[in-house]
Amino acid sequence: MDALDQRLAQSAVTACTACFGAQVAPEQLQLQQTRKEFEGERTLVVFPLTRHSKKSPEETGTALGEWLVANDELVNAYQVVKGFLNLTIVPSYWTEQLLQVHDNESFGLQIKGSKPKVMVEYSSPNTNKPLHLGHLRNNFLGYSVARILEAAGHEVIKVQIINDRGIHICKSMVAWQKFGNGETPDASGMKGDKLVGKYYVAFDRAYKEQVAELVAKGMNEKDAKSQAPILLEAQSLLNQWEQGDAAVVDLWKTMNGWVYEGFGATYLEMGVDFDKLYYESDTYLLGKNQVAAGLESGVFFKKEDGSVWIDLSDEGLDEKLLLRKDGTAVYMTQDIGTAILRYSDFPGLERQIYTVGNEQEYHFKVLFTILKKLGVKDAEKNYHLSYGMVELPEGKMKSREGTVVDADDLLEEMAGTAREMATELGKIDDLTEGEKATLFKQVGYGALKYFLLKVSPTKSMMFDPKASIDFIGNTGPFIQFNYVRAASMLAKCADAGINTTITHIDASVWDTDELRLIQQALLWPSIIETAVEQYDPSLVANHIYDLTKAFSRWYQDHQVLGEKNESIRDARIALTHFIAHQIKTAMGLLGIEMPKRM
RNA sequence: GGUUCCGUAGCUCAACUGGAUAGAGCAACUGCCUUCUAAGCAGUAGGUUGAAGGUUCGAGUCCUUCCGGAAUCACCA
Repeated sequence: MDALDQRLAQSAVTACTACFGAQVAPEQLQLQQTRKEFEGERTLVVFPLTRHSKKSPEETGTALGEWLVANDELVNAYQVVKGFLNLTIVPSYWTEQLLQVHDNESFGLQIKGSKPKVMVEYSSPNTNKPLHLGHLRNNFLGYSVARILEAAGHEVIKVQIINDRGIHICKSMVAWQKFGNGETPDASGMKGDKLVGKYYVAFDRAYKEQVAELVAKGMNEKDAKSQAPILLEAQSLLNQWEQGDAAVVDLWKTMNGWVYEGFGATYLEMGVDFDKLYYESDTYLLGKNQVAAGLESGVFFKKEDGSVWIDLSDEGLDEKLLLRKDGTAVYMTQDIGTAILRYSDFPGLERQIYTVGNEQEYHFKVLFTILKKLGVKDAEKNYHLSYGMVELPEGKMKSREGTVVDADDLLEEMAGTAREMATELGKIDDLTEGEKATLFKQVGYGALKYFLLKVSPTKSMMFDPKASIDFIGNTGPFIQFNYVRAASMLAKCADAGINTTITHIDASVWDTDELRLIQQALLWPSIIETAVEQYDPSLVANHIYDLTKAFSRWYQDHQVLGEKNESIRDARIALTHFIAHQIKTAMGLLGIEMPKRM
């Protein structure tokens, strides 16, 4: 609810008292934008008020409308359609609003640090496989939510936890030892994460062969799977790693180093970054103290075999293991420890937001409940930013079936498509190769980011690799294109010697489309507010598309440079400024850059 | 089987959290570049919101029961 709505709600409350002698709380009033097929800008839904007025919806609306026009100078006219009271606001109101904010690039944004410190975790890959399409959705989503929280005034710490430890990385290590012949990223020219991924696949192949062999020799499948020699080797590597065997730790460091270098290159392309990295190898032993403390306070209990559990049946959840009978930690133990560590790493941290796929909803429900039971302050404010899978036409991505969409490949393809498209249109032939390369990435990656972010996070979404991502219609490039047009038009005005700093706007120049466009753009602060509340960048994406679409329509039949009437021209310059700023800001919150030309 | 989520135009997605005649894009068809960038604009066509009940002034949205799909219910991470 913006300032205007609040003002109108107040007036309506007074009107209810004046007309019907009824006390109505402002929250009970429903104000909304008037649908475009009706006259007016704001609509008061009068159905809920009929029990106060004891009159029909039409009579109620008419009475309130009469009163508002007579007593609120912002209300110009009214119209009652069924149970809806449509109010027309005086044009000077919109004009003043526009004049105030049109040149303010941070319109709708709050001062950084005016809201509590929060942490956003995203990405958090395993170090045995390269990043894929699912990671792209995760990273763009997490990064965008972080940007949006920042825009709303929060101090945001972006982190990821890197799963660098465990049997999975040992598998790659074994395979590299056996089949690698000392291959390195430098020597082979292969990206580090790809190289390690290659040996992970090699492991899997060798493992399957061995299992098949054992089965052929008469062993049952279950035993074969647990006794294949190469798996035993990997397990022995894990043991040696845990005991700190120098050679093993060394190899582990080397191979993880390759992966980090590869990931780093991909993050750079993606345009995401992190303020702090957590490594599972540092944190996997954490949490045991918390378990001990919880045992003491009676939050947890110990079974006869020595394993430690928590009973969450009073919360509608099950019993959950926290420590194995041999005293070793599980995933949950580690997450408890890491969560608590982060509170102490960042004093004043209000909450943590975990960008993790929806298959882990149960895990996070349990984690937050445990934190609450352990007495962590504001534990219930933590949030699992859960998102749906990116599905392919043939179903889920499966590395074994080779249907994984590799992040690097997809990014490259997007830039390539942008190149083809731009070359065909031939509008940027005079740019240098370097400028072109930047442009193709801005446009191509913009298309990809917008594609992944315009969908509500909670929903699973479809990606068809054969039908490449669009650059036309409801897409990132469409929005970029309109920004470029607007910016270019403003530049031409300046070149023509027109003063583009607007200090006065005549309220009588607008047509109804323009008034509507101004109102739509003025919604921006409330869009950010809702996007923050719901951790949902798609609201930003959809708003800015709708606004851009409306702008594009307006652009088509409103001249600026050629407009002889200076009052009209200046008003249009201010409007264009306002919308261009907003497009740039909103797209920035999605991690999408604006090109200068396209 | 228990729990959670989902089902909207041929396809991909919206719908201000219960409001008015359910909207965009893609694909198809028609027009519009001598005019600030046509990656654009205007138009045509496309819907029993999975089904059936219920709640109320009013339901894509809420409740119930079905049908169909996904995830989860590990001493994996």
